[in-house]
Amino acid sequence: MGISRYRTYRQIADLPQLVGQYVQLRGWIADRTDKGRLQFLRFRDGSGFCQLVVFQPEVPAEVFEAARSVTQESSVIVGGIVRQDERAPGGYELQVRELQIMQLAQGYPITPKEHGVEFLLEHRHLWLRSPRQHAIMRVRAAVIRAICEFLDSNGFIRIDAPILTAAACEGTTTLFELDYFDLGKAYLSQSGQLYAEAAAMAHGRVYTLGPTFRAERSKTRRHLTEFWMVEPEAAFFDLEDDMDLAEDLVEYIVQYVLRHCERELRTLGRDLSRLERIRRPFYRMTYTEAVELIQRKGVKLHRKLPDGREEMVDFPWGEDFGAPQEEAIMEEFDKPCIIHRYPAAVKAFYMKRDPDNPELVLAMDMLAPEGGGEIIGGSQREDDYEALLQRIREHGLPEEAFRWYLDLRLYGSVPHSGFGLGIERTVKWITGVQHIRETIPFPRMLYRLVP
RNA sequence: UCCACGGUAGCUCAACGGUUAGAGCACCUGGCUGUUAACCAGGGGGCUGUGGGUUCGAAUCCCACCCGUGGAGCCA
Repeated sequence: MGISRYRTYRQIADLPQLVGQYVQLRGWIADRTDKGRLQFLRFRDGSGFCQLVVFQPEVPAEVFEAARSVTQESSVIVGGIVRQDERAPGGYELQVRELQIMQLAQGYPITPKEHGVEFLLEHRHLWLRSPRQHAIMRVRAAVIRAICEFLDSNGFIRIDAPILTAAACEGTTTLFELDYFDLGKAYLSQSGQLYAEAAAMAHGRVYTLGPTFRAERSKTRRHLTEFWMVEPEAAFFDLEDDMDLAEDLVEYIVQYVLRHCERELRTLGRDLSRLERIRRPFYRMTYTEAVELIQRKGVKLHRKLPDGREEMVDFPWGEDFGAPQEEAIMEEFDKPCIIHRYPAAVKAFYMKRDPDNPELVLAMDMLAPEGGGEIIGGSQREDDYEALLQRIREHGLPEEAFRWYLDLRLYGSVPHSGFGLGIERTVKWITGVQHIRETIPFPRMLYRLVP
């Protein structure tokens, strides 16, 4: 693809093909430094970053003066000759001949120096312009593109689930509540899965992609109150198929990002060899095997006693894994690991029991290496009407709200499976950033709703 | 929600209960033909989060509140 027919202008991304030519660019001054008669302006136009060089004898006095007076983040129209030069960051620079200031910015708060987290989050609307944030958002876009490309080309139909819902998908987690006209309370969706299951009975293979909400008062570098999830759901898939699909999808995402975002990953200082290694097959183990591994490694469980004191105990079979256990498991692996067949007691009501052991459900989680944590949670779904009804009652869920969901087991019920992949956690793992708040344009967290 | 830590210049941080609360960066002025977080010289910049208390004297000690950070639990 070349330059489009739109009345857009040449972009920094096009510079390698325009060496020696006169071009006009529109964008912003990211930073500047001057050496008397020679000035260097770091310039960005959205497509990337490049250096502008303004040398006094080569430009009219008013152009040199404009370059001298331009401030950080002022918007400009600039024209000049494209040059390839090893000394230029990125390899290309513009030898400026004309410079016109569109708007002179005053007192831009974010400098190229160090800033604290709080300050940067207060200025998220401006922070997005910084090279690192720019790179992360491009990787995020590539991750979503890879997901859609992979699923669309493998027979999955995108079906969008509602965001306003009448009841919980999983009774355990907290929901954001709001008033819905005369119908009482509505809730922001915490998962599109139940709707994906209905759609899978219509289309066979489907996926939902969109924001989900959890009103958990969790405060860690892995949590947002609003995050995006892709949830594939496929009729006739059993747990094995589900795990295969999860592996294929994650391999595709990582290799796609490597192919399309190498520059961004380098900007982020990511070790590319660690990502190149992400090829099938990944690792798999049962929950029971994982518990044995944890016990062998001597990782204890931090437990709170009724009187408020805390104690450290050997990890017992039947407990769900916390962050310390997941980290201990993933110390052993350089590729993602799927853990499957969890105790039914710690998992959601809709998961199918393991026919070989009724204490277990056919669930699976995928953990990413290098501190990536849990990026996928999925299962084969309960497809028997009576069994599902019993689970709903055991969990104390409002039966009426799940009427339509139970219907799916009355009219041509089939085995089916699916999973949810957290977009932000995946971006966090692939980019190697330390905190999930940098993987979404405007993070929503326990103590952050603005900007 | 629980545990720990923090709030001082626009930003990042110093300052034993004791002169007029300092430094680097940013900003402004001047100098420099290759800067990569340039460098050199000069300049302006403060209700020490809020309220109360202890004291001859509080940024510093005590109490409450507000705001934030890291982690736990829960989860993707």
